[in-house]
Amino acid sequence: MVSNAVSQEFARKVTTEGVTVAEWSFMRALYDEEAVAPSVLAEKMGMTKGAISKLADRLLAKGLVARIESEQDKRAHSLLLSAEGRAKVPVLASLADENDAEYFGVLTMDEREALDRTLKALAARRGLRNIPAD
Amino acid sequence: MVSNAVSQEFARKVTTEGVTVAEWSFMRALYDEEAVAPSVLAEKMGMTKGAISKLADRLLAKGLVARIESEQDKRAHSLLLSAEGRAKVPVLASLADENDAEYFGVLTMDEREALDRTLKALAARRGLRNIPAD
DNA sequence: TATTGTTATACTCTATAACTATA
DNA sequence: TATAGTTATAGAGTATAACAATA
Repeated sequence: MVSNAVSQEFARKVTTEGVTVAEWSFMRALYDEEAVAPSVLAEKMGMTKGAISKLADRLLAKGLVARIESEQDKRAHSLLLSAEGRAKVPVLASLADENDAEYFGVLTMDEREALDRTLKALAARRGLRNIPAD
Repeated sequence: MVSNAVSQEFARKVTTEGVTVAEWSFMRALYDEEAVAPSVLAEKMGMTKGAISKLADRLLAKGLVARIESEQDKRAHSLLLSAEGRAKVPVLASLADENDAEYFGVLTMDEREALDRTLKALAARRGLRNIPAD
């Protein structure tokens, strides 16, 4: 219930910025790097290359992502954030923070810290690493 | 990440029983009651009546849900679990328990209790009540 | 008119698998 | 052949809005 409520509300918030949650995840994954091959992104996000291809199409159409062709390998290319896309990431990140603050604000500081610690321990012990797309 | 991992794994598990997570939520919502009007179910599950209608169609086709027509109001009907559907709920519930045990089993008893307590407090303070469908 | 449900339409998310171009 | 991506197809999940039947 908690996770659903938090992410539904976040979805509503990012929509006002013209992107979906999956698109945000995609952009966030690109933010850490210069340019990334679709196949690498698929691995990083735990999605198929078909799904990445479709998401990339939409983000290219929105002008938030750009692509550069590989010169060594004519099949390959890399994806990167456009200037506009890169500028948008902190805005979306602050929506995420705001959303978290809003939801978890009803907890005491101790509760928040305990929750944070426990979830991080869980993720570490289970080796979770995929960026959630929804 | 945690929530995504848990629910993706659960989705995989229920699929082996021939239902989707949304269908499971629907069945779970019916389990507490005799027969429920689609409109009431929509309210309870936080979905539109159109979405309920579509889900109900699938569950009727699978024989897990049945409907009874209202005699007072010829527009209305109620939905209820079929015998097969009712028998399936505990099976699916045990998959959910198994899944939770599997995921949260890497936590100590203290960590699990703290997590449980905090999430329940959060849900209570935020007045969350919708059954998550995904 | 108002209400109960259904249906039409649309979009996102995602997978699988077939396909194209290149290596 | 093998690999990088794209595309075709499909189905789930869901919303909005138009609609039919009945109240």
